[in-house]
Amino acid sequence: VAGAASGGGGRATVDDVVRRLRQRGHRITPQRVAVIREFLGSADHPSAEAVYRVVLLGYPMMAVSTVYSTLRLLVSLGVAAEVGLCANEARYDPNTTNHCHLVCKSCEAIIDVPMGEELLGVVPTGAVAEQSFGAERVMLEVIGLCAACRASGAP
Amino acid sequence: VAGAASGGGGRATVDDVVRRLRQRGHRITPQRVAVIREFLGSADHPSAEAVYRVVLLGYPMMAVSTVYSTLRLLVSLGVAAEVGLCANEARYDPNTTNHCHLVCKSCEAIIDVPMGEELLGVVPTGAVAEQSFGAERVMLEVIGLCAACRASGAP
DNA sequence: CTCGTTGCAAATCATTTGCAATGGA
DNA sequence: TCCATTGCAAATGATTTGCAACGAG
Repeated sequence: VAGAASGGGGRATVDDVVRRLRQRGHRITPQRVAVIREFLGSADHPSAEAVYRVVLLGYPMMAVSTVYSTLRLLVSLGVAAEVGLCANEARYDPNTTNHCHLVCKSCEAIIDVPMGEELLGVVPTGAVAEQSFGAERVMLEVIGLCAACRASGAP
Repeated sequence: VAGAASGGGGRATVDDVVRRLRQRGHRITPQRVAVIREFLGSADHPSAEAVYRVVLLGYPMMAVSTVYSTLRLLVSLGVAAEVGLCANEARYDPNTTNHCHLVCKSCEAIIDVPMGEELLGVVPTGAVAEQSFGAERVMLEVIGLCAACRASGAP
C-alpha cells in the first residue's frame, strides 16, 4: 500500500534503490542490501553506528566503514537525508517527504512533523535571490524537550 | 548605536557578559575575557578552533580546552547559539536575534538572514501541542551553494 | 586562603583512509 | 576476468577529561 515507485516523495523501496544503484553502475553486494533494508525499514532516524549494530546481527562479517559508505551513497541518491542536529553523531533520515523535526535536546529523539507547502513558503526568497544563493534544501527544526523528558524532569 | 543592554536581542557586550558571569559566581580570567571579546567581536560564525587560533596570537599560553569550556558557558548564558550544520565542527553564533541561515555546503559559509515574526509563525504549533513538546528554539536553515561557489563551479 | 580555572597531555569517539583480498557483473 | 567493494586496522580530527599548579575573589 505504502511503497512509492521511483520518482515519488514517500520512502523508497529496497528493490527500487537496488535498481537505481545498478543503473548507476554500482555493485549489489549482500552487505549493501542489508544496510539498505535496515535503513529503509527504520521508523527512526538512525545513526551510522545504530544501523551497523543491527545489521551486524545478521552479518557477523560487517565493517563499520561499509555502513558509512553505503549511507553516503544513499544520500547521493536522494533516498536519505542527513539530519542537521549537530550533536555528535550524524543521523540519517529515510523519510524524504516535506517535513520538519522536533528534536529533543535531552534524549535526542527526533519526531517527524509532516508539512505541506508551508515549508516552501518559509524560504526567505528575497534574501536567497539577493545573495544569488543556490538553495537546494530547507531544514526546519524545533529544539526542545520531548514529553517523556519533560515528565522525568530531564535537563 | 548598536550595542544592546542586558535583556535585548542583538548582541551582548563584553562587559555585559562579564557582569553576568560574575553574578553567576564564575571567575573572570584574562583567558576568558579574551575568548569572549574575540567571539562577540566576530562578524562570523566561528568554530571553537577558529576562536582559539585568533586568541592564541595575543595569549600564547592558551589551551583549546579553555576555549571549548568558555564557549559552552556562553551558550548556557544564552549569548551564543550553536549552529546546527552538523558538518564536522561545531560553529557558534554570536547573533541572538531572530534570524535564519543560508549555509553553503561547499565552503561552509553561513549567511545570516534576519527574520521577524515570520520565523515564529513557522513553528508547527499543532504538532508541538499534540506531542506535548517543550519547544525552546527554532532553527531554519537553507542548504545550498553560495554565489562564489556557484561561480567557481564548486560541487 | 580556597576553590574555580587553567594548561597540558592523554583519552574518547565518530568518521575516514590505505591496502590487500574478494566476489559481483 | 576486472574493478568496485569489502574488512580491517591504523590515521585523523574534534571534543572531553584527569590532574596538578595557579590565581581571582
